[in-house]
Amino acid sequence: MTPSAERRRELLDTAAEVFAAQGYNATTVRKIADAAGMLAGSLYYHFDSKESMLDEILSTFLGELWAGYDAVLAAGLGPRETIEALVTESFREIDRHRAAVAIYQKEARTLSAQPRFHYLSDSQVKFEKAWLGTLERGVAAQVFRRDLDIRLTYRFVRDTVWVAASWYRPGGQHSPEEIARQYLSMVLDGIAVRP
Amino acid sequence: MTPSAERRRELLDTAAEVFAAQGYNATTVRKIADAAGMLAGSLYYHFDSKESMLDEILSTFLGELWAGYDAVLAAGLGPRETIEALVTESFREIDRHRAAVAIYQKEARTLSAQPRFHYLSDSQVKFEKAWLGTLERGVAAQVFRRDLDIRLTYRFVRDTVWVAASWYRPGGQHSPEEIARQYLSMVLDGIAVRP
DNA sequence: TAACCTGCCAAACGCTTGTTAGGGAAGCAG
DNA sequence: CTGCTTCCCTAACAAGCGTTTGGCAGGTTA
Repeated sequence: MTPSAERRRELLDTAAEVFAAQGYNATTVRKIADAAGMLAGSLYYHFDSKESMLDEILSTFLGELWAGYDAVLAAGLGPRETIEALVTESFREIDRHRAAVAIYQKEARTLSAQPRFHYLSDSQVKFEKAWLGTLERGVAAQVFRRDLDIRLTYRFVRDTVWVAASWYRPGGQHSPEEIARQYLSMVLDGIAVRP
Repeated sequence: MTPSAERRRELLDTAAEVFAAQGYNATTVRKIADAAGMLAGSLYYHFDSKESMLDEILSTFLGELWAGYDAVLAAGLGPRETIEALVTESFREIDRHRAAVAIYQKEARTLSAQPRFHYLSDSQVKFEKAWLGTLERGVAAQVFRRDLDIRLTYRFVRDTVWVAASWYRPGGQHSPEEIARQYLSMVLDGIAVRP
């Protein structure tokens, strides 16, 4: 990686942290510059605008996310194993891109209205196709219960996985894999003791 | 209700909708005024500041939420029935205060740092005590599995319930009670078919 | 040494923000 | 009719916003 590309990534990382902590709109370029140890105007040597920083943060994250997801989906696993792999992969992404995930969670809905961020909508459609398709496959294969509303289940599963970014801290008590294991155990088998 | 109090509530409702749709910081008082059919300055006849609108929206919501929760907690139900009642009550609150819940979700973490909004932290502590306590009671009574990390379970349950505010639309396909039923079925019994 | 590129600073720009001050129309009270 | 209150408008304010411009130190190239 060239030194300038390295510096760029460094600045984007600090920007992502500030965006995640304060929200995109509440974050001023002066705050980002403070956190990076420079003045506001100096950021414009590296980036076109505040918005393009956000853009680069989100698109980089989504790129890596889909690399992982596509690998899982191409592996030809059964429905239950696919769900397990997707959840585990998701928590790994949260571990690696905590700030980006938190930003995505908070801002995606508003941003996707803008043409520049329309790829967020595309990603969400693809996302829904992957998860909902797997759940449907599981119901057809009698691996998942058929008496549950599948769209509702999808929403619950999706949301819980990703909101974890709001409380997860890398290097904490639980590894991403351990969190995935616990979460899968709850969603797949329930928290109630079986009679 | 006096006519002026009525008008006040009306304005707060439209403000809450705009806050929920665009985020608090991205919402200008001019946008709120537009939605209310008046000019920006005119809002200050009714309210001290933009912040005090937010304050009143959130504290009103939390007041009603805790009225419902306290009733449930005082009913002396068993652990499983308490969880069921709390979840159902939560979805009812989402039905009645969708905008306020969405705002709370997005802004609570940042706001609770301000002294003015410290009651958000208090509420969160009380909230955790109620849910975590009930889960612990259930584990002790062998109603809930003891092999799951209870704090992790609490976070998952809490998050999934409240993020529902981001996609729920009143008057939609599912009633709050139906959503609660489906959600409880998933969390308590799991989505996997039992062998 | 001379020319050049890189990475930042200093200072300002036009614009939007939340908020305020004064006024005026409508309705009700005396 | 007169005076008062309610509710909004007009017009402006200072502060803060994202962004631009010009320059300057230090290392690299020739």
